[in-house]
Amino acid sequence: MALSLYDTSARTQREFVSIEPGKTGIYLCGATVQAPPHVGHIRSGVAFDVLRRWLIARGYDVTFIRNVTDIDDKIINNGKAQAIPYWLVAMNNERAFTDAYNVLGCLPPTYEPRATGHITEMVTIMQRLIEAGHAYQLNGDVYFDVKSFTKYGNLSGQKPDDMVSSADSEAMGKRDPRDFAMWKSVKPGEPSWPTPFGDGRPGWHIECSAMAHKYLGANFDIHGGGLDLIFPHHENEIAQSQAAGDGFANYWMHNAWVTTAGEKMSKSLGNSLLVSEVVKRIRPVDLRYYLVSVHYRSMLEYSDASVQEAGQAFRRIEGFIARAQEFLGAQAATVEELRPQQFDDAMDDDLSVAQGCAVIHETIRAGNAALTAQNSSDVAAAYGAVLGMLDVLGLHPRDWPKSTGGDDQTTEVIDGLVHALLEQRQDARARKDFEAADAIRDGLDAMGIRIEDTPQGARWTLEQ
RNA sequence: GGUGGGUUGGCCGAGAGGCGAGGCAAGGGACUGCAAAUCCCUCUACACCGGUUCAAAUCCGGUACCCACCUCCA
Repeated sequence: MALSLYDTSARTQREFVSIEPGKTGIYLCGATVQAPPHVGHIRSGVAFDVLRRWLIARGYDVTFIRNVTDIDDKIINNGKAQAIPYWLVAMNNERAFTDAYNVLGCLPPTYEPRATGHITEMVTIMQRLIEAGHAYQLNGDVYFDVKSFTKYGNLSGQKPDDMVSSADSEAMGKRDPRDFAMWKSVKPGEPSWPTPFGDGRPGWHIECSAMAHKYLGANFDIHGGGLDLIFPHHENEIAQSQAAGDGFANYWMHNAWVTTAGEKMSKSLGNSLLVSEVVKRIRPVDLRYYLVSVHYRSMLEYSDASVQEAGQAFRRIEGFIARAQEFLGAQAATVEELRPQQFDDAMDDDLSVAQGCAVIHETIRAGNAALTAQNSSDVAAAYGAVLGMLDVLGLHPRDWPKSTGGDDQTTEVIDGLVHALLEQRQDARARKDFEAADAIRDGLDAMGIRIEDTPQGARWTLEQ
């Protein structure tokens, strides 16, 4: 089965064929760094991280560009409100985004360009557009002439004439209310850059056209982002880039958003859903498993309870891995990570991760049974398969240090103490003093240390 | 007004004409001194009304409710 991906512009799934065999370029609209990220923002990062990992698994050399838009109205206004420069607002939030991507195990992008570093490239595009008659200057602003681009509205399926005009569309002198500003003339107290059109700053949209061109070329494979970017952001990017003569993106992919209480998660919801906060009450790996296990185009109704339930399922996976490692011993390190065909087929089908997870769980059931039967070749096969699949989802245990709550040294000390107690308990059990044995177990349990008896002796784990 | 999406069992979530994904929870069983873990079994579904078909959760028509985009948004 060949990889096929849902292409928003085609409104259907299409077989993925890269421009250059064995290589592919992805441009992901990253953050407009006006506030720290909440769970919804990071879903996008995680979804496209899985896409990237899958392309890598399929043998592609992936160039992954994720931009940072570090200049816009809100960033400037937030700076004014906090009495700090706009660039500090941008920097602080960019760091918060980086932390969030890292804590959730997203691979760092190949390159992460910032809008303000690409004014020159923006000017070039705008000049090309003006020369081609697709843009015009007006009072120091530069507008894109929507009517001059007949394909305007194709991506979002909007007919320009049916669109509700924005409130300020009666604005002075624009040729059409839908014409959008690529360049905004300088206002007092606001940052600006000198250009042939006068001092000013970029509008929204133009930075992505400029940066995608610079790092991926005039024509590249995949452009991604959240559903809500389809219009106007991506529609406008297409208009700018294609009117300027670029082929631009061959595939458009959009992730659905995260909702809370049935509504889209927005920046006004307060702090409790900031990634930095959520991660204090939920293991990051559980959050990643939760975000990853739902198809990227399905809406995700967020609640802590749902994540915890997902975490329960993930713990089953972790439990198997731990037991398999214990059982296999040194052999574990040499097991080949071979993914089941069913899993690959699911991923090839527009990244059907939910089905992939079903394969993981089925493999684990077989692995657990093999463990009970002490069948080491079957255990090894299941273990390798599970690791291979987890790797594609960015959930490989090697990337997630065990959260035992301490460093190795502390863990060693705890291990020693727990084992001393377990020996006492074993003595009590041997003389059938179950009351004493259970008292030890209950005592450990109260401290968050879970005891499981196995044929090889008792095993302890920290409650998570 | 225009456009797009959704409604699946106690819950989370796949699927997209015919063998009931998977997980969580629940109940029963095996194992265990007991527990835990594990395995086996069981239960509960496709918003509503019509239609097409030998066969519909899946296709067609309609209804209801929900959400989003068209203004900043992952």
